[in-house]
Amino acid sequence: MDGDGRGPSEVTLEEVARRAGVSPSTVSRILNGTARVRESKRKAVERAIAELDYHPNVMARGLAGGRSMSIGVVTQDISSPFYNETLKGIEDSISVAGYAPLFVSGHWNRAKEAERMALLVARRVDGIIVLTGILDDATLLTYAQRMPIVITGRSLRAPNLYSIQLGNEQAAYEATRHLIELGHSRIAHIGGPEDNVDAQERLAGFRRALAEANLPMEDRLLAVGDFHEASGLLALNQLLDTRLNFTALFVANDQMAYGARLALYRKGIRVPEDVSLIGFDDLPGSLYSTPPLTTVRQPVYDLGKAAGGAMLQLIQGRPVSEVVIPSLPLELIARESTQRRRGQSY
Amino acid sequence: MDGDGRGPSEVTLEEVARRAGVSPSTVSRILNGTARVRESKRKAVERAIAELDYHPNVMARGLAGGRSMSIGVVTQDISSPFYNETLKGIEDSISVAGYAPLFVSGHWNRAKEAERMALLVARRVDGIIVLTGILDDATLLTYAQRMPIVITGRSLRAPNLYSIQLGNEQAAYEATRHLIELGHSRIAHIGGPEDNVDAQERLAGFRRALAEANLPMEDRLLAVGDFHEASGLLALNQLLDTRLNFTALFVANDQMAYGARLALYRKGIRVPEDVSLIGFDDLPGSLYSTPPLTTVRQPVYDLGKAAGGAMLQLIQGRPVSEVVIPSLPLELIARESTQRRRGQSY
DNA sequence: CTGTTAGCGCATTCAA
DNA sequence: TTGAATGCGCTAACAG
Repeated sequence: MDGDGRGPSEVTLEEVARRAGVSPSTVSRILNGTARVRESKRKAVERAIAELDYHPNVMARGLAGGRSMSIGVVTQDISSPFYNETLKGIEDSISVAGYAPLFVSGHWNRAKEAERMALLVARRVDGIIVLTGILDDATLLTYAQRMPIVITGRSLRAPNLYSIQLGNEQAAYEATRHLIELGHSRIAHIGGPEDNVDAQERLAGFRRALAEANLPMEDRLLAVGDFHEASGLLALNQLLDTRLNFTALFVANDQMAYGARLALYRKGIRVPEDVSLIGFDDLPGSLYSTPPLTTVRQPVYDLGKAAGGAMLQLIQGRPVSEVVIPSLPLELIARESTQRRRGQSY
Repeated sequence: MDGDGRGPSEVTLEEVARRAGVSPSTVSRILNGTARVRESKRKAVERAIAELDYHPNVMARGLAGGRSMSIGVVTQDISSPFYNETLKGIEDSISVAGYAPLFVSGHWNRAKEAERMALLVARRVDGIIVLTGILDDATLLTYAQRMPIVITGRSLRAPNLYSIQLGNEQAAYEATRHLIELGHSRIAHIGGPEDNVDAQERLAGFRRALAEANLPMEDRLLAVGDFHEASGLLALNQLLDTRLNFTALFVANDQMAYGARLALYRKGIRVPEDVSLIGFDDLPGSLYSTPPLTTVRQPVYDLGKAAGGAMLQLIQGRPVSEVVIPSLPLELIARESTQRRRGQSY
């Protein structure tokens, strides 16, 4: 009743050995470059591999060698446009070394995130990359005792762990400066969740720029969202309700900026003529929003590459200090949603 | 020099057995529900598992049982916003059965796609879900001889294969009808790659609606893109160059519609006052574009769920005919980028 | 119902 | 250099 012929059973290393007239261990050595082998045998084995179309069984290899050749990647939301390029960067960097990524998402839920981490451990991944997780530092440190960990958006230090920081605060500062230099003095901000590190840093950068320019920081011009579009729309309406006439708006991420932009459109407020709008992330869609959104570019692909590269180093047992990550600069991308303030200068 | 203490070595099934005072096989049986076990022993084992915080080694299990408990998912572009929800749907549906997805992307390249499929085979995935792949039918059929295959956007029939179709043609027809009913008679179309099945079907639906309404089909009003934003922008400029004054535009996917919308904005052509714009997919961002984009909603999440569910059935050896997939209707979402045609009625 | 015995396919000793 | 032997952790017959 069940499965009929599951097709030709897989070719095994042993068959390759037999065909090449050598022992299984020799084949294994050639496969892994574990030892020098006579050229003639290597050739014979390589031919046998090609003829049989042999592919090593990753699970058997993992069982025997204690490594699964896969590395776990924890995101909050696998379907967030923000993480996509990063995932691609990770995939690109680790796949050249024969590793495959195992993506799981925590859905912004601490318990779920812990559960997904456990799943990765059960699968014996050789390391875990955590993209701005919400697990506490202590838990992460515990994990780092068992396997290499690479984490973004946090600055932890431990033997088996590497953290990659992005200059959120500085970039937010520059974004705000951009607005100030355009002559805006009443600037509103839509921030991310208050317990989110990225959001906190961006808010801090915003505050610093304002303070430095001696501009008042009005709490009522501060709204909070959850990094999704809908919350940006809501937040903007809230801001409008204050009837404090701001002429510029700095939003903590592009998705919320889209929501805010729609709210503005609905009210007939023009961008950038009436209010200048600046986001954060530079999602692929931001170049194509109307008008194209001024924003801060996060080097998301490079971030993924860097994380994958660091993981590979860690797996090889290199100490953290040797792990060299090229600096990942955030960059202000001035497009058409911001412009010089018009009208009376205050 | 290399790895220092990799932490406490993993607890094994054998340790659990010892602790619970039973044999390993009994533990295995309890874990897999393979046979009835005396209640007292079950309890003892469950306690031991909890106390030891035991997690089965997936690789060992896979090696022994011949199943890896993971299923491969092939997409063209893991970073495409279109696939995201689908991936989530797949993850949700298969994870409840203990399976984990292995995502790989073919990057719209036949050779690469074949290579990724090979990687999945090497990892001994228990089945492969192909989201609108570009591999030819014959190759897929060959794969289906070795393992269950679920594929979208194609209608193949084979014992170990299930294909899920979405009504692209019909939906495109309805989208075009929508435009016609609004009084538009000169409608342009930006299609996807000519060798892409989805693109072909959408074009066919477009043509059918036009023919049915006795509207002329002008080839110069047909442009082609690659499903990405930039190509939409280019295509629209091409269309404009014809100086054929169309009043409505049907684009084969939302991403290209974004590009077209920007091109329109650049030329000062208003949406929807001057031209009505309709896309296809209903990406998350389409609700927040300005104006919100009229489009065809693809049930992407449900598609993923259905694909995952079908895969589970196939793995259990159920014949295809028993695989019941709820129908997945495409749906026209009328928003604000389309409106009744103004001016002289032609 | 439950314990014992064999492998699953490969990496890795240990000898030769 | 290379082959033979052993075991990774677990499932699946096979006997009780």
